[in-house]
Order: sequence, then structure tokens, then C-alpha cells
Amino acid sequence: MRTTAASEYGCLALLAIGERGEGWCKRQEIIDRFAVPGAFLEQILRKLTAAGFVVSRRGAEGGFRLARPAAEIVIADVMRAMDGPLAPSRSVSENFYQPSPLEASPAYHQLFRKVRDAIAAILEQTTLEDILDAERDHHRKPPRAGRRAGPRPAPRRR
Amino acid sequence: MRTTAASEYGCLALLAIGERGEGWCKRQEIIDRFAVPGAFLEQILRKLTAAGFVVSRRGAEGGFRLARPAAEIVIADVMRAMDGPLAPSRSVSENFYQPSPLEASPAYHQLFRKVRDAIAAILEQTTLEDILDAERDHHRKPPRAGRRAGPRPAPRRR
DNA sequence: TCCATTGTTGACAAACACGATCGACAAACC
DNA sequence: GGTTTGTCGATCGTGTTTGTCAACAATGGA
Repeated sequence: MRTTAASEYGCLALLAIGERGEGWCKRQEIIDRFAVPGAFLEQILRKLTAAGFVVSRRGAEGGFRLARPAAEIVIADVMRAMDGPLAPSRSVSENFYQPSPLEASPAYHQLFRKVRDAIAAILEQTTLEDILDAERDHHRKPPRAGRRAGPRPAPRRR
Repeated sequence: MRTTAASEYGCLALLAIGERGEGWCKRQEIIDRFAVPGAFLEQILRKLTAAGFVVSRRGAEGGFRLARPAAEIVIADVMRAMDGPLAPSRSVSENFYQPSPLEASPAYHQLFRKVRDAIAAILEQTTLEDILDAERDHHRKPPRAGRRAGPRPAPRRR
């Protein structure tokens, strides 16, 4: 039940790019920050551009920038663009359906659909902005064992 | 975020074996019922045996039988035995941990862990007995478009 | 104008996992 | 003994994943 490295790297790249805000984020910055193989990242950035998550600019002072507000970039969409289906089996995928012997068992079919829905529910509800916020939060308070107290900051939902 | 065919076939095999109750279920029966490639299924049955889910008997009238009550066979364990980690990334796996660049981002790391937990929650809670029950249920009432009483039959989309 | 920087493109290739097959063998039953 | 059925180990093609490379194009600055 694994994602690919491409999906992980893609998400991380968006994080690095998003943190730069209006500025242009160079590929090299991403490489330095997350220690991902540069030549591979290049391919991933291409995909992110093609999928419309980021825009690019060449030349000195070039780089990548988000194509739209972070709040409008849904993680589920990012992973689908990189990886294909979120669903554990294509036979229960909304967007990439394909038949499979699994369908011969209604019970399993429904179980797998439940798994798919659970995954989708989380990933569809999370935007890049949520990630950026959480990352900033985490920077402010060094990683402690206990999770914060107090009246939670109102879960940000799109 | 996919499972392998081996995992699907393994689950289906257990279903077929479980349905035979005390009797010995031959490989051929499983092949006939689910249209899975026989030689491949053999490998899967070997794994299921090695993992202690089923026991086997050779010779004419041989076959496979559950090694313990269906209620004690947890689907999560089955899939782990077939596929490895349930987690979407090894960096958030409880049982198969490995480092990954993802850990450089606490926000993503937590998000992925949430996904892992959601998957595990469903699969750890479901036993083969649940599947057997659901399958029987489904047999009693022929596959109709509408789910029981309720207002609209909720358009079946895939 | 020319150069350094940076993204763009397409092709390529190594490594690995997946899905599947085969042949020889071992037990159980008739 | 022969048939049925599971066991084992090896192998293998294919596709995907991960990663590299070289040539090219645009941008900004000297």
C-alpha cells in the first residue's frame, strides 16, 4: 500500500516552493533542503508544472512559484498527478477504475472501498496551506513530546 | 497507493477456504471461483501457509483449511504478510520503518501517519469472519441496485 | 554583445518489483 | 503403483520506478 518516491518528492517540492511565497524557488534550493536526487527532481518539477501546480521561469533568478494560492492546492490532487489512483485497488478507484477479480467478492470490494474513502477523506481535505501552516507551527515550538494544550486553533478547512 | 495482486488473491483465497469450513479446499476450486492464475496462486497459498493462516494436506482429497477460527484472522495481518507495510510510506510504518526525506517535514510526516492510521484502523478491525458474514448476507439478498430501505438508492458510481 | 545561470526536453538505462510459469519432488489416498 | 494434490526452487518477461545525461532555450546582467 505504498506511494512512490515521486509523490513524496513532489509534495516536498511544493512545500519548499510554497515557503518562498512570491519569490522564485530554484531547484537547487529544494535539493539542498531535502536531499533528494537533483536529476530526478527535475522530472518531478516538470510534472508539477504540466499539472498546473507551479509555474516556472528560466534564466538567472529563475525558478518555480505556485501557480495558485496554497489554499487551492489539494494534496490528493498532487498525489494523483504523481502517482495515479489513491485507491488501494483500481477496482475501487473513482478516477482510474479497472476490473479485477476482487469484484467477485462484494464483501472485500466494499472493504476496499472503505479504505479508499478513508484515504481520500484525509487527502482531499488537506491543502498545501495546511501543510505550510503546520510547518510554521512546528518551527515556532521545537519538537516536544506532548502535543499542545489550549483551545485548538480551529481546524482550517477549505 | 496500491496493493499488489498477491494481496488481493490472498484475501480471496482465504475467503474461498473459509467458506469450506472444516472441509479441505483445493487450489483448483479457488482458481475456478475467482479466475486467478493457478501457478501464481500456488505461490500465494505457500505464503499463506508459511504465515500460519492456513494448513494444508497433500494427496487426493487434500487441500487447504484455516489454521484457526476465521474470527482470529485479521485482514491487516494478511495484507502485511503478502505485501509488507500497510503504511503509504515506510517512514510512517510501525512494522517496516525506514528513513525517508519525508521526515524532514513534520507536517507531511504527520499527514502521512494519519493516512496510515486510517488504513490500519479499518483493516485491523476486520476479520475474515466479518468478510464471510458479509458475503453470506449478500448472497441471501440478491444484488439489487438499491441498498436496503432508505430513500434514494444512491447512484452507484465507480 | 556575450556569458553565466537556470529551466526544458527527450532519450536513455539500471534496478527492482510484480505477475507468472515450469519442472522436479513429496505425501496421501485408492 | 498410480493418481491426485501440495511443495519447493528457480527462472523470467515485463513494466514501473528511480535516476542520469546531453543538448537546448530563455533570462538577466556585465
